[in-house]
Amino acid sequence: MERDIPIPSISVLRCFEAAARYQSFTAAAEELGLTQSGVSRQVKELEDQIGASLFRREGRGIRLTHAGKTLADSLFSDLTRLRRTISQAVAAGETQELLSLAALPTFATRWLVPRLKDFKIRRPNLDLMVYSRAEPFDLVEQGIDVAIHFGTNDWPGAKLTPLCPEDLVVVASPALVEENPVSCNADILNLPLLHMTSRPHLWKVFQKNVPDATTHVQKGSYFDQFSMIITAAVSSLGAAILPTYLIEVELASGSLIDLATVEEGSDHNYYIATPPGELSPPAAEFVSWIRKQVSRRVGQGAKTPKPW
Amino acid sequence: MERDIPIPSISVLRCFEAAARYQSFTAAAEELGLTQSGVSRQVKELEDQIGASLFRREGRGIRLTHAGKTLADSLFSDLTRLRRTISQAVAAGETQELLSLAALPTFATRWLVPRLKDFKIRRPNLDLMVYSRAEPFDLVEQGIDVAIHFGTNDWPGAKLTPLCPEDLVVVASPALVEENPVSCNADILNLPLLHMTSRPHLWKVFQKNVPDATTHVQKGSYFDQFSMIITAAVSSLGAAILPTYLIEVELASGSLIDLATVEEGSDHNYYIATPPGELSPPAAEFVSWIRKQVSRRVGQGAKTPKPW
DNA sequence: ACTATTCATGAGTTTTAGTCATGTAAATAA
DNA sequence: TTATTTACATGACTAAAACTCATGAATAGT
Repeated sequence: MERDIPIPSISVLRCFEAAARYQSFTAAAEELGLTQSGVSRQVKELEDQIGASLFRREGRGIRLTHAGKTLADSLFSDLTRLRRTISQAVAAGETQELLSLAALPTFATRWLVPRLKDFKIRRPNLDLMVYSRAEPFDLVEQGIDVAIHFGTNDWPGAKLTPLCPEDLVVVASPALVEENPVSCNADILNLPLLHMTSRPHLWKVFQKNVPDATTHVQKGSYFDQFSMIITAAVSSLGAAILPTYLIEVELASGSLIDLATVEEGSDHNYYIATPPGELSPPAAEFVSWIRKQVSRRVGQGAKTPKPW
Repeated sequence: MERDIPIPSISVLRCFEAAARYQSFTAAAEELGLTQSGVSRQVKELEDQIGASLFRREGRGIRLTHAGKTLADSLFSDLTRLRRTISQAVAAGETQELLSLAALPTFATRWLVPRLKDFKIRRPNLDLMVYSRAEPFDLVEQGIDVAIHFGTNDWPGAKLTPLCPEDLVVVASPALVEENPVSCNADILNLPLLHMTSRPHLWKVFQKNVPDATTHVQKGSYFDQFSMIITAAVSSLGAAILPTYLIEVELASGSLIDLATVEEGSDHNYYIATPPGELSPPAAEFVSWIRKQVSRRVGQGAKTPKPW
C-alpha cells in the first residue's frame, strides 16, 4: 500500500520545506541557490501531487495552510534524518572492511591462524587482524570484533558463546616412553614432568585418579607458554598435560603420544567473546565458521585410542 | 554542516535500497519497473557520491559490503518514513481546516456560542462546528477536537484539563421576590421550586444548610434542560438553583436575582476534554482562549452581593 | 562445449529541473 | 493619487538527469 505512493523528488521536497520555513519562495530560492521561478514551480508540482494547497497566496506573499504546516513539520525531520544517513555513509566511506580477532597466544598460533586460510577463501576482500591476549579485556575499546576466550563464563561487557571444552591429555614423546616403559598411569608419574606455570594443579588432578600414587608431582620443569611445553615434550624432556587442540599436528605425526586423559573437572571452557549488540556481517560469519571448525575437530579427538 | 551534504535523488536511493534487499539489480529493476541497466547506473551513481563500494561484484552476482549493509538498513527506515509522511499528506489533502467542539446544550447555547465570535476574529479562516453532548463520548471517533465536559475527572480516552468549578446560586425573579419577601434562606424554601431532572438533589443540598427547615423540597416543577428552568425562573414560576455561567445576562440585567449560594460539595467541575496526543494548532489556541474567558468571568462572580 | 544468466557500458531518447523574460497584483514610497 | 518596488505565476527554452536498447564480458549450470 505505502509502497505504491510515489515519493516526490528531493528537489521538490527541499523547495517546499525551505519555502515553508521562510514563508517566501524568494527567500527559499536564495537559500537553495535557485530562482524564485524554480521554487514556485516545484511547490506547485508538489501541490499537484498531494492534491491540496500547501500555501495560501495572500497578496504578494504566501502563508502555510494547515495541511502545509503539518507536512512541513514532518518533512523537516524526515529530510534531517535522510541527510544524517547519507552523511554517515560518506564518513564511513573510507573505512576498509576489517575483522579484528583475539585469542590466547598458543591457541592463536597453533590452532586459529593455520585455519584462517580457509576463512579467507570465503571472504577474499576482508582484512584480518589477529591479536594475542591472555586475559579478558574491553572488546569495544580495543576494537576487537571476536575473541576466543579460555576460562570461566565471566567476561564483563562481552557476550560469551560456549565454543568447546578443553580436552586435556597426558602426552610424551615415543623416545621417552621407550626409555621409560609406561603400562599404567602410575608409571607416568615417574616420568619427568613438564608444568605450565599458570596451571600448576594439573598434575595433582591427574594424580588424584591414580591409586596409591605417592610421587611428588611438583617436581619437574616449569614453563609459562604451552608452546614451550609442547617443544619440550617433543624433545623428550618429559611428560606433559596439554590441550589436544594445541597438539593436533604432533599427535597425528606421532611425535607425541597420547598416554592418558585428564579430567580437570573445572568449569573452564573455550568461549567466543563478542562485543554487546549485533555482530557485523563478517564477525557473524566468522563465529559461524569457527563453530564448524570445532565440531569437525571434536569428532576426531574422541576416537584416539590409548597406546597401551 | 549536515545542510551542505547533497541528498541523492529519490530514484538513486530507491534503486539502491531495492537492490540491497534482493542483492540483485535484475530483481530490483523488476520491482521498480525499470531496466537492469538503469538500476546498475543508479547504484554506481550512489557509490560515486558516497565514495565507497556498496556492493561487491562476485561472479555474476552482487553482495552487500559492510558499508552497503549499514546504509541499506538506515535507508529502508528513512524511505519508509518519507512514504508515510507523503501518504498522510495526500490523505489529509481534502481536509478543510476545521475545529470541532462539543459542550452541554445550555452551556453551548448560552455561554460558549456567544463568545465564539471573539475567537473567530483570531482565526478568520477557521471553520467551527459545535455539537451539543450531555455525556462523555469517544472524541476521536466523533472527530471532536475539544469538548467542554461537566462532571467528574473521569472520561476514558480523553485528556481532561480542569477549567473551573460550577458556581451554583439560588435565583428568582424580582417579581416573585416582591410577591414573596425573602429575608433568609428558609424563606426561599417556601417559594415554588424549580428542579432540574438530572440534578434532583440540588434543593436537598441547599436545605441542609438551612436551620429548622421542614419543607418538602421535592415539591415544584421539573425540567430536563437548564435553559427551560432559566426561562421559568425569569417568568416567575419559581426559584431555581442554577450555574452562574448560564445566567450571566439575566443577573446583569436584573431579570434574575441571586438569593443565595449553594455549596454542592461534590467533585463535579468543568473540564476541557481533548483527544490523546498533541493538539492541532487551532485546538491548542482554542483551549488557551477559553481558559482566558473563564478566568475573566470568575473574578466578577465572586463580588456579587446578596440582595438582603 | 554449449546455453542461460547477470552485471557493465556505449549510444541514444525521454523526462525533469531550472533559467530567462514577462505578466499580474500587492505593498510601499513620494 | 501616482510612481516604484516587490513577489508570485507562467510561457518558452536550455541543461541535466533518468532511462532504454543493444551489446560485451564473465559466471554458473547442464
